[in-house]
Amino acid sequence: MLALLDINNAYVSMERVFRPSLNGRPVVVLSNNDGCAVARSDEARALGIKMGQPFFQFRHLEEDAGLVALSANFGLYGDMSDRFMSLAAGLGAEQEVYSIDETFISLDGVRGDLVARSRRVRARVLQWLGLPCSVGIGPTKTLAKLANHVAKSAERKPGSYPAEHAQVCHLGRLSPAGLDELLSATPVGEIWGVGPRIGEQLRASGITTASQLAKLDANTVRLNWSVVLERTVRELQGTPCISFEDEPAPRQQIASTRSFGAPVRELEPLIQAISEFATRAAEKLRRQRTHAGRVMIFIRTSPFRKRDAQYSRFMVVPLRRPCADTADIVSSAILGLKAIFKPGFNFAKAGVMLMDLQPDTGGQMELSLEDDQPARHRGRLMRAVDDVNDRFGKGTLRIGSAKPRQAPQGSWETKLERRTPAYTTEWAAMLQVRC
DNA sequence: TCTGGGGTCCTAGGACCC
DNA sequence: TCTGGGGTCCTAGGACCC
Repeated sequence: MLALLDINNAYVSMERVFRPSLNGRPVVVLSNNDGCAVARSDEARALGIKMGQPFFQFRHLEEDAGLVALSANFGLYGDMSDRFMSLAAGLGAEQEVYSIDETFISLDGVRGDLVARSRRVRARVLQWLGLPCSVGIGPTKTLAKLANHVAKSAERKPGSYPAEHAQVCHLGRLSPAGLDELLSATPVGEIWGVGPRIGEQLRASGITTASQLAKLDANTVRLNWSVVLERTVRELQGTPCISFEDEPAPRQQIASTRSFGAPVRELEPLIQAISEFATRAAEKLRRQRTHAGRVMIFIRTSPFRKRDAQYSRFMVVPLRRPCADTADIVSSAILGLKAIFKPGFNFAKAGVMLMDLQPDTGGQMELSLEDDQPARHRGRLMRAVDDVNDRFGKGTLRIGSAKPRQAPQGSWETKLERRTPAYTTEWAAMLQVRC
């Protein structure tokens, strides 16, 4: 058996911990640039705000309905997530951290009443962290996900499922008929792995519920759709096809991309932006002890500005040898940028991706024909830079082509006009309690 | 006026090899 | 005149996830 624990309305709930006055009010958390909704409270959902909806379309609700819209504060969310994960780990022996607000727990070997145990963990998360979460239990990941959906809906949408499943739902202890009853009440689009496209195709074939999908023949599904959907069907039938990952698989690529706060037309600010993105990506690369073989950079205009001339190009630049060196990666990225830049466009977004990742140990030995700084010296330099930046703040030491620290805010930089304080990761932002 | 960021996996088709 | 079969690797595009 597997459990899936998931924080309800994660980002909004995390903000509410530090601002209880937000309880009961419609609240959304916005993506970078205050672009669109990435988390909604139940009250915001009730106002009709959709996941991913652009902010400008519902901005009027601030005035009309008391909506509170906040800029994303990922420093806060990451820290709260760490605390949640360590409490959730108490539910079973093994943990897979699936995303910032979700974790699978293997219940193999756990004795006793799983539902009662889950309720205790849930209560602890609520009392210690102030975060509401839901627990779904099932024999496969897809069924645990579905159970989690049932647990959430039963609590928040009375009538959608029997109330006994609220907060914690254990599919493993239902009779086949009882399980099918829940699957029949679940729209096919709610199933993990069924997105908008496949959902549309399934509905067009008359398959509208999880129960109907689970009753299809898996081999037929592979022929008519794909092996991906076949796995989903088998998982719904109780056969595990998606394995439990005890430790995270090494990343295959690392990206740092941003939409700009305002359109950018010149090369110089693009160089600044790309330098910054490449620096961030190289830092991530070193943190996970890998080297990259190639650097990809892209720039593009906004597809939403229909009247603008459109331009979108990318270029892959091989590194002379795999490395995690900020200077090498930045200069390769700028080389690529200069090759694809064309004046006369309103650029809206750019990014750097690092590819062909490999462990930073056991690299190929190189016969150095030119008098290049040996790689190990560059490695020590990068460690020193990381140490300084960890201790004195991000960007204390930076590459020359990036924006000087004291320079005025560049137009390309992200807009975060509604950012909340970093309550748990900055001394100055810590809340004070008067007794 | 204003529309996020960071990932994964699968498939089809082409180039190339013996 | 008649020109195979089996395999790998790479890339682009599509679908999905949170």
